[in-house]
Amino acid sequence: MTNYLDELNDVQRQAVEQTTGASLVIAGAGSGKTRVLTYRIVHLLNQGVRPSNILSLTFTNKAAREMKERIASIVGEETARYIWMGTFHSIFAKILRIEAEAIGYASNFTIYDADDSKNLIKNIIKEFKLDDQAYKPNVVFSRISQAKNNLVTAQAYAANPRLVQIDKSTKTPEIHQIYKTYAQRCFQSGVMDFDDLLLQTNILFRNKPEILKKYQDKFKFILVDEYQDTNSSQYLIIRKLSETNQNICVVGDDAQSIYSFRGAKIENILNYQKDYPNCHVFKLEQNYRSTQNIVDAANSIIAKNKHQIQKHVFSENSKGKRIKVIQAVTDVEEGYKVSNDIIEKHLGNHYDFKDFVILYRTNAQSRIFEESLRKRNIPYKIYGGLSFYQRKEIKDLLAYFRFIVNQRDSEALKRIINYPKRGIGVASVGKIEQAARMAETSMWEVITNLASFNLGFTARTINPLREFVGLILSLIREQEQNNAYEMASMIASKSGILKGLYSDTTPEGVSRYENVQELLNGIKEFNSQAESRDEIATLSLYMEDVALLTSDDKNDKTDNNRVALMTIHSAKGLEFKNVYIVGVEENLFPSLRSVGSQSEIEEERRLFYVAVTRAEEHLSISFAKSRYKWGQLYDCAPSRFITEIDELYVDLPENESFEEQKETPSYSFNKRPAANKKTNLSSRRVINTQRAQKTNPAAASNFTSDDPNKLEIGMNIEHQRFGKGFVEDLQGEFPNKKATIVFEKEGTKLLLLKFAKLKILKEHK
DNA sequence: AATCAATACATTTTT
DNA sequence: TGTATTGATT
Repeated sequence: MTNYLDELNDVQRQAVEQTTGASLVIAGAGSGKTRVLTYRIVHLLNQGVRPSNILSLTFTNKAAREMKERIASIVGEETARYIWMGTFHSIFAKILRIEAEAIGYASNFTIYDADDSKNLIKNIIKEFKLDDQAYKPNVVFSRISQAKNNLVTAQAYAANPRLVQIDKSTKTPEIHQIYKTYAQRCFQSGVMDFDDLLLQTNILFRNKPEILKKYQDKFKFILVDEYQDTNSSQYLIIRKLSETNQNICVVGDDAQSIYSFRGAKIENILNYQKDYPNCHVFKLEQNYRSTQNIVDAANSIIAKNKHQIQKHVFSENSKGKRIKVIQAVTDVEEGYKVSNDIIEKHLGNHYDFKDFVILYRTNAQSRIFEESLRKRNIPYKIYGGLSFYQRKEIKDLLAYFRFIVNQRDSEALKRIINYPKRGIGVASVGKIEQAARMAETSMWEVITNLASFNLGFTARTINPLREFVGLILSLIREQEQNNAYEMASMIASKSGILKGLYSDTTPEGVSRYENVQELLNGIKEFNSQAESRDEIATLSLYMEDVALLTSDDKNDKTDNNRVALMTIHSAKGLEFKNVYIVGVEENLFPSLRSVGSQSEIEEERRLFYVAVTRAEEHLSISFAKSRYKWGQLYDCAPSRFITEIDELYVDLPENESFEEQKETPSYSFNKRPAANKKTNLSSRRVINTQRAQKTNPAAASNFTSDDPNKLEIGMNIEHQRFGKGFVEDLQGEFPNKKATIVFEKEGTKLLLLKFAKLKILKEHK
């Protein structure tokens, strides 16, 4: 056994050794929090605590997996296996499956992701014939989600005057009805959404004291990571579970609370000492990750926030370089400059590509960096974004899996009933759905008993339906003798999905086919892992986890020496030698939606703090003075956050006046005249000359050559002459193919229109 | 019912 | 920029 206690500083060691009672570990950025958590669990095990009596909750699956691996490397796989370690969602999904009956669910419930939920809500809105201008599925969904996270059920919602009043004032008084119907439908479908996993756990614990007691006794030691980002629902689960033993250790940093949009309550950590008056408090203040300059700069930023637990994070590492601020004229130039800088450091300082990360506020910003990195042949990997499991082809296949596991899952059924195309159109599906609703049964009941429902279908509809039912029934039967992988590949081929994708030879089609193969490979691995433990892994077992996985949970065996691109949110907990925070502009970071409210600005500032503290050695911050977004060019001003850093730690570009912006952040967005769609040309319309000709003859006559490679295009944006563009990269044959078009103004490349569609060339000399 | 083109619409962050 | 939806056509 290693002398792991020697690897800890005084406070860390105290936090590890204080295993009983309530503990609060305030862990500054880079202060070795994961190490403390890991060793604390190891310490518990060394003291003879059984692994199955330890519950350790993390924020992501990845964090759980990594911690488990570290623990396994110290105490051995056999012991580590039995620790209950995972995200709130995955742990309580597991418990809910075990106890499903107690709250009227079947244990094979499937899980709706946000898209499924929104679809269902959209249908309900339509069904109720509500004004879809007032009732946006997104908004309704987030109201319901908020309610659930605050443990407000549909009944409680309708009975709550405050909530009803809010809905009245936003002209959406029927939300409580939608909520009620939504909850009913989910229940009837044998389905839970993300928030249900926590809400239903609370309901379970409230309604079934004997079950609560069972878990209170079981989980003698509870550890919670990232406590500052827990919501009320999670908070109450923890509270209840720890009631008997009171051995609860939470770790977090109020300065890094960045998930309030998801219902996280920073108060949970701020009030911990009130909740557990006898708790021990440990403050980890020494940062081992970053240079002094970076730590000091980060401190000077977070000092601007009012509400926080006092602490002094310091570093004894080398002093380090000052923060570099990179300014660019356009977003494209920003991409150029950042990749140049990466190349320079890679060649000059011999950093590996994996030592770099580009951090942005929104996923939409990734594209431009992707392009500039690709042009320079820099290997990169985008994390997050459109998750693997959110891709259409993956969701389609998973919908089959879900439906095989749970035939009441109506969102899954609707996805697959006519995919691949088998001649069952929306009209028929609508009839089936309505019949199911009238009979208060599932759509599956209806299509398996077509004779008892008079839907007026002709053979043209009945036959494909019969075939579909036959397919599903045979697959359900196959489940008994086949493991997850065998089932999955059987489904992929028997359904015709694989064939359909294989015959699609477009680049997109090829990539879809590959994605499906990758999913199948993942399942194969899932199976062989289970086999190595002498278990048989069924499809339904696989489905228990998959809904809760995100793309970076899927292990990637490709070359990992790549520059990382991700949002700041997903960078939490990570560290890199060289960090680029990009797009640090007013209205982007801090985001436009947050600039009005003090508390939201503070959250953005914490987000900036998180970004800064990812850096070990070099930190660069960049902004562009103009940016192309939503198909339009906007002027941008550098973010207030840049000037908030104490100037001791930053090198500002000389020719930029930051003082001016300090007083009046430029909101040039609104100054521009609203675009008139009839006469002005957005980027896309300019290129479609056929259309341009109709709406704006002047634009069409701007085409000056019939040689596509020398094509010059003039462009107007909002009445302003924007400059000349030329075709840089033409893909496929002309006309009707796609091209990259570059616009220049006074010699600088201003804007790149990728894959614009060139239709009809109207030449004009 | 399927297909295609036009257009409407949305962009904060994620388990 | 890209996806979802609508509408027209076959």
